[in-house]
Amino acid sequence: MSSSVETPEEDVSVPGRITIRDVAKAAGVSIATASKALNDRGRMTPETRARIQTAARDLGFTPNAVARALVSQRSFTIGLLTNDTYGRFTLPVAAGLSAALIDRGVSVFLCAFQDDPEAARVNLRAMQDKCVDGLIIAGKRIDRGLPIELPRLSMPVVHVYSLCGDDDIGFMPDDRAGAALAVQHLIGLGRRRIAHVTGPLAFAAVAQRTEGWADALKAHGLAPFGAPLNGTWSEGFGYSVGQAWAALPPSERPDGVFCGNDQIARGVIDALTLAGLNVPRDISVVGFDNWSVFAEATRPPLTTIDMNLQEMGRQAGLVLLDMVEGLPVERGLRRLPCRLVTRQSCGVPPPA
Amino acid sequence: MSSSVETPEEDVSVPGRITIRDVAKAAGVSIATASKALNDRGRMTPETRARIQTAARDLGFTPNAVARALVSQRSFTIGLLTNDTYGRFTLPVAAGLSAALIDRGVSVFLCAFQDDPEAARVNLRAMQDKCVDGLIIAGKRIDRGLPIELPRLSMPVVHVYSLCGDDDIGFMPDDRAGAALAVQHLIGLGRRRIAHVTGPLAFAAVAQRTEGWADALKAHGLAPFGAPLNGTWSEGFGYSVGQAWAALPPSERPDGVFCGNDQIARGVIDALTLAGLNVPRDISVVGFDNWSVFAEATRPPLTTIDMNLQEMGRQAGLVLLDMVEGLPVERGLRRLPCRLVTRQSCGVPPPA
DNA sequence: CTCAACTGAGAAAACCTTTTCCCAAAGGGT
DNA sequence: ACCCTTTGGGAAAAGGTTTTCTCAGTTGAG
Repeated sequence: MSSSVETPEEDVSVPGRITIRDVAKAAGVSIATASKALNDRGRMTPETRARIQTAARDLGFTPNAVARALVSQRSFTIGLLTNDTYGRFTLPVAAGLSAALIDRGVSVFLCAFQDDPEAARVNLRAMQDKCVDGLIIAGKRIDRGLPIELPRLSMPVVHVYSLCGDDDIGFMPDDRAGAALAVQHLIGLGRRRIAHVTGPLAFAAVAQRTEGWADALKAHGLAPFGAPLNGTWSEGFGYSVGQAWAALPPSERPDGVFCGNDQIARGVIDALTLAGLNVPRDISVVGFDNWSVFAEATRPPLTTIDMNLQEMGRQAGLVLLDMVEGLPVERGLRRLPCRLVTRQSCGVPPPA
Repeated sequence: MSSSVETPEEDVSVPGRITIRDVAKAAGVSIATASKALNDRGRMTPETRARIQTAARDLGFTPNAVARALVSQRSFTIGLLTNDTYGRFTLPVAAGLSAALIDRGVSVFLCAFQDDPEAARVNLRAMQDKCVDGLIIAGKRIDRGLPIELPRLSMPVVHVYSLCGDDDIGFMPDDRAGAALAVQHLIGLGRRRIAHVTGPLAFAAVAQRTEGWADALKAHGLAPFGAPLNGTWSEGFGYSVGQAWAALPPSERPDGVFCGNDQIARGVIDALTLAGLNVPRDISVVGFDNWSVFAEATRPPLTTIDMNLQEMGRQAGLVLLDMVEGLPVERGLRRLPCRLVTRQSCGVPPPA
């Protein structure tokens, strides 16, 4: 035993972190055996294993994730890269993701950046340097990618609510079916003159939701009430549409509206209400997003479509994990179903 | 040269990551020298240093952050632990934090959990295992801590928008001064009968904002217009207050209102507007939070107080970094000034 | 010319864990 | 009794970087 290195008998002085060395010494075994015992690997008598595990527990040993990452080439960390600084889409996704992965010992690195490509590059680089095992790319619209090139990115990637090529793996809400759900609800309540007020044509989501609106009407033999009205995704736009309707004679107004998002829906309702009309008596309104801070605060509270973003995050996390572990994963886009959340902006829900 | 280990002359086969070994070999120096050259440490001829740096650039070398963390005992990662899953407070803070730290090579681990202490424990443990250099504890109210014990936490901690003991280091907005700013603005516009509608008494922020309201009135020799009205932090509460006011004769109504948050302000404005009153002509309204999705969508757009949460995140990050680097840091709470954002809910701003 | 001081650069330990051998002892069959 | 197999456990390398020594060579002064 050389005196320079091997005199750790009495090193009570340094209260630093407890390592597997300490566990091994306490249990009277070698480091290798300790490692195997703690990871349920290798062969040894049950007694030895138990002794080591007890020692680890008594000492409060937790393996150093950094050292483990260095040797295993896995950091048990995944990155979530997004340009949705507002968090409207990303936060629910992140919540589902974290919840799904934390049990498996995987943490999530969230990087939100403004749409500056340079910031994107820096953050992506940081993640690569830190050896994240995989990447979730999350956006705020389904027809745009992030301003980064992932050319020869050596790690698996899953796209969520963001553009996704045919060879990629991605998750999106089934906007079309979700929209149809909303319109079916209106029809089920007896509405027949169903309009559609939504966002800019440039958004793919707009086209898909409009298709869903048309689908549901057609399935029930109804004609669209006018052409879809496209504007901005804002309360202001909904408000102006509501004002215009309020100025018309009742026979020229819709009796049901499917709005492309909750903000537009709220604008419509506010304008109608201010003009003396009653929602839902005169017109039923359905939104899209189920952004609770809007949907619940609207008077009356908004019936709307929920995209199940949290579930989307959960599934994306599980698929990414499979990829990290080398399991085969089918490429392509997965569309997750949406869900109708009934509040009071449409009237009484139909009897079950 | 033993043949088993040292035959990396022709290892073009494995396209794996470029390490400092490769750089050293390319530059014809030892690993140690390469490391020193790349970190601007040690002594060597400028030519050697330049040669190594050029080689590193040509090869596209980036140091492996995991290996570096293992040896330096610093991960260049800080954790942001929060129970604000909605992100109203945490996202701006995180944005400021990230922006401030990314230049210094430090990334941010965001962990948001519901108020379940078990989840908190698991996430905290994960951060410890991953050797984050420091922790930001962010909450959603200033008078509550997170449901975790940080007893002998071996890393530095900074609290942001969350309870902070005398020996801790924390950041909060100066609610009192911010509230006074709002009321001064109303007074400057000629308002004299200034009411206050705000959240539940149980929140410390409510008391502080109420004090600011009283401060500013007193400084101008004005009496409070009635007692502060306490309710929930919701549009619904503001709406009911607005309805009540609208039913009163003008002489018994306030001519200016300072609201405890933007949602209450919006509720007040909506109710007044629906009752046929005009904001700001009949009553000026100021909010608090500058939650843009509310403030901008209100009709008229809301003049409100911004807590500068992003700046708070920035400063918290810089202080935490100082602590990580062992610099002396003054303990205690720092209150950051708020800022008035003028929109159209108060009328014309006073001439400068 | 000698010695000290300095200079540039490399060898090796250290960070902590996992994993691949390898070895000694014990057990079993003939 | 001998050999082979199994068993339990350990030694050592590997992962990529930083850092501390150490050392050979060079320079300058006396």
